Amino acid sequence: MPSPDAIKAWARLMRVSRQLMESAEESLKEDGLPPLAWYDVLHELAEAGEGGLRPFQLIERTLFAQYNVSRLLARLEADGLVEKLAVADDGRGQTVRITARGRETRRRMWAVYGRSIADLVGAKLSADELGMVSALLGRLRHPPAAD
Amino acid sequence: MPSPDAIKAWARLMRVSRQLMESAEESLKEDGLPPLAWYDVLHELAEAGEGGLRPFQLIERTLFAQYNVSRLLARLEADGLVEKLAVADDGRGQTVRITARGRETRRRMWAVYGRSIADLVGAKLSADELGMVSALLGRLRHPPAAD
DNA sequence: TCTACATAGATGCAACTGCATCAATTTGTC
DNA sequence: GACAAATTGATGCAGTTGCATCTATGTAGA
Repeated sequence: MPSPDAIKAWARLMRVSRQLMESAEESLKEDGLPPLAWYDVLHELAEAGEGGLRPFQLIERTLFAQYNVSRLLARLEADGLVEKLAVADDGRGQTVRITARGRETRRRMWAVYGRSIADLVGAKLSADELGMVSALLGRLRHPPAAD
Repeated sequence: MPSPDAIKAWARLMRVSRQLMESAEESLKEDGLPPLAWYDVLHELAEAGEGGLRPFQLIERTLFAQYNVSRLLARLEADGLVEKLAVADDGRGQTVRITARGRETRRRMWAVYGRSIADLVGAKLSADELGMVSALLGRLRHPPAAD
């Protein structure tokens, strides 16, 4: 039902993304660093700054499942990488803020993760080709984006 | 350390592939069908024909971890979708062959999975663009391939 | 205000994954 | 042939994920 072209593109997408992700994950593990999911959260929180983020905002940004974020934050808090603050105008919620220790961990993770990205993607394609990949994949998003 | 272009392409690759995979997985679940991993194995076994495949060959083809394949095959066997045969010239090993029931399940999965691929990828990009995606992603593989 | 409903986040339980290791067999070397 | 090393596949255990559900708080309508 899908064209052979579509099947091939799909297969490549699934295989290559899994392979690259596992490779990056492995590099982090070799250096005794936490998994990629932790980086995603620390990254979002670092960008958010002192104001922090509500868990549901993290869910929107990372696309992780709600229960996953809930437990991931519990682990990050247990490791002292983030702190949870009650939020004034909503008794249900909380604000999550990255700690100094969290920023330090993120920095050390980026040293390894960034190198993986550079090696696995940056070194394999030209700037033009990288732009083309971004643009094409952007059109597969939901909702699609062309930038 | 990686260029902004590389970071963006990486981020798109990770997000889009996860999003599409989850979408396809969800469609299967909605129809009461097994997860994608089952399809991958049934697909390889169907292509292999009557001769079947050794588990380690499945590992090479699917890139799943050894323990994962071992347990996945146990579940497939429990469901009667594959059968395990002792192999004559290697007392350690076994040959795994797809059953008629397995072929039927694969067929029903493809009806849903194929539609996902057509909708999520085939309908979003032209044939040329699909070819470009395949070619670019192929260069990210290890080892790289240009086809 | 009282009630129904929506939203934020946590959690018990079952299934699955990753890791390390195991047993069984084969292969290579002397 | 005997023994070390490699290969094939399975499995115990701990950690994680997915699902469903729960509690607590907020919002809207009569």
